[in-house]
Amino acid sequence: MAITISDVAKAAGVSKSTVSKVLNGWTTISPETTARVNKVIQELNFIPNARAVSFAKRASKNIVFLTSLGKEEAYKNPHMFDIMCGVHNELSKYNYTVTLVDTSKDTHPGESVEKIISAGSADGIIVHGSALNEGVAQDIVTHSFPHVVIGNPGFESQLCWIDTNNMLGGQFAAEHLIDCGYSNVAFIGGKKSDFISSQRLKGLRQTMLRNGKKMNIDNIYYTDSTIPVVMKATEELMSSDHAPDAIVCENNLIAVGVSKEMSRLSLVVPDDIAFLTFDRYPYTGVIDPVPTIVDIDVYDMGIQAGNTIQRKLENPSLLVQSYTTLPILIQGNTTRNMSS
Amino acid sequence: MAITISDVAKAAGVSKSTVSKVLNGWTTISPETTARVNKVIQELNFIPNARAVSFAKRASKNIVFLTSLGKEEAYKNPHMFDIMCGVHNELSKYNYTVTLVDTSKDTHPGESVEKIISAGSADGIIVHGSALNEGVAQDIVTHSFPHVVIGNPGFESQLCWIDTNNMLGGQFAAEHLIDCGYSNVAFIGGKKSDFISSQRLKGLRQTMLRNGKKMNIDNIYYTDSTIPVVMKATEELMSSDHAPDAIVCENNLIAVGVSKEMSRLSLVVPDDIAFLTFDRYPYTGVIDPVPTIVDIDVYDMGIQAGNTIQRKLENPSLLVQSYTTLPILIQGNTTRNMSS
DNA sequence: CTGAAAGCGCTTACAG
DNA sequence: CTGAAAGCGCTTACAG
Repeated sequence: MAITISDVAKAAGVSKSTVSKVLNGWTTISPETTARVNKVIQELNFIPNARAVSFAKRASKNIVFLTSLGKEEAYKNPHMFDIMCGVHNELSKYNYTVTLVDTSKDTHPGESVEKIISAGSADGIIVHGSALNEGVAQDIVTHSFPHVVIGNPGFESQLCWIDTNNMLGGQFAAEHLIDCGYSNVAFIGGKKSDFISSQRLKGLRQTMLRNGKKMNIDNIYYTDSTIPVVMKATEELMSSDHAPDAIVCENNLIAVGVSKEMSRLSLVVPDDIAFLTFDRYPYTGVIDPVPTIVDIDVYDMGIQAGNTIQRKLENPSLLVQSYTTLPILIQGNTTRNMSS
Repeated sequence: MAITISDVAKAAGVSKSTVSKVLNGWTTISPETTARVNKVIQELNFIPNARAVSFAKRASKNIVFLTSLGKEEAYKNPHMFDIMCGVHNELSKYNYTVTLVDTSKDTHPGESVEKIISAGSADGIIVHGSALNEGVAQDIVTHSFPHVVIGNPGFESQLCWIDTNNMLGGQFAAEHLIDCGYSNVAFIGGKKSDFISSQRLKGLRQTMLRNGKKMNIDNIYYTDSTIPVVMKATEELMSSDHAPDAIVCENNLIAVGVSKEMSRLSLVVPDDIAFLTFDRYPYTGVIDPVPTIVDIDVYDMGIQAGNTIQRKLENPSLLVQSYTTLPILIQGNTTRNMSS
């Protein structure tokens, strides 16, 4: 029923080999033959059977996006989809297909990866941080399976990974605030033990210090990122004798709390007090005023991951250990706009 | 290098056919042989080559999730990922793999689908509303390709689709408000021409009317769903002589505007005025107070889509034209809580 | 209950 | 520049 390479060969008066070569862009076929075969392909609307091609070429032209997926994933982690979009977009350029694989039901660490590698169902794998553990890392490394991990693994390994530089994010925040003329900057962070939060704070403090605007230790708060707690912290901060002229919020939820407290205190943003936050979320636009953001371009991280794995597949000797993307600043209405 | 069915056959002292039959659960193989073969499979850690299996079985065990994906997709449509998670979760139970395909770069409507069908790269397809057009519908129908569309197609076709009942959503909203004792209900909607918005309004009005609480026509607003416009509408509404005791917001952005205006007017929710909104988004929890919601369980729609296509694949004679999911009410703090 | 053999639809050395 | 043939690793009638 479906038309095959033999049909094309017959219609074009050549062998199957020749059709295959045309299909695969071999340069050893004469222009005339190539044209004739292509014409027949067009006419018959021939599209090679993907399963046969994979089988014969011993390659699937497929990349697995390995992640941990649960019922509430879309609400808990809106960034994941954005990363996926980037990965997909980049890989589709090179005719790779991307398949989602969930590790949350693995009965032992690495189960899914082992299956993928042994079954040969993918040529490479992109591992989202949520799916990474030492079992997975082990499997990937021992099989030298083409991969890219999204997010610093956080343990010793020979994995290839992509991440953003959070300390630099803190630095960007500081530089922007200094450029805008703020000098007494406060920080409201997540838990003190949170790695990303502490990296951001570190970059912020170092940069402020380097610019002669040492942060007051009492202007640094650690919270559980819940709105009431953040509002309380903000109130305390604003009524102290070391009240800041700008607040750096470590995440969007904190920014929501700060924004709320400001309106409760009838403080005008950014005239009375400025703030900025890290990361853009689907709800960032709902915060009032729309905040200035130091963003991680997670879509771009997806693009980079896709691009890296594609290059590795094309050139297996390519050695990339890690790739770090730069944060970007998105000017909002919660800090003075210097360009206007 | 990789171990094959021949290795297993040799090690178990049987033929390849027998190993294959064990692998595929044929009941014609003696328990003893089955056990012996399985033991060898275990020992050798044999996993069949997925590409060879697909090829031989003429089936990919893969379902394509067809959608339109752009750079800002994750921000514009947070629901899409939730649907995908549902689809993936359900299909993985039946050992189907799910592959993302983006139609946004198609040069003519249906290009991607045609490729999928001709190349045989998937056994079936789930079409997200954003990727549906008459070209796609045409291709699917003429090839009788197994499919499920998410969202009512909105045009005549023989497609199989899944959607939610938005009129019923409006009815649920009305019933909840009546149960809570509200009687003068207002509606702030999206554009008058928006199908979903008008369906919700229709269900709301009919139900209010049926309960003897006819809605005042002046309490029905159509907006562009931007916060300032919604705030203005809310102010007008609240200062009129027909001020409502409850407002139904057609979407989350409208709820944000209403919530803001209430706090500006120093009205206490839900004591002075109640409101509720449709749909849960990642940022719903950020609205203050946390709103009561009439939600579409899009994750469940994904599950249903996955389940339906799986059943169709297993039993091609199964005819399902459409499947409608019920909205659910999530009690928040913007309407009186009747259960407490 | 088991196995030999053909076949799935391509690709790719190899020969010419 | 082109083609015949082997092969990719399984599955599945069919015969026994």
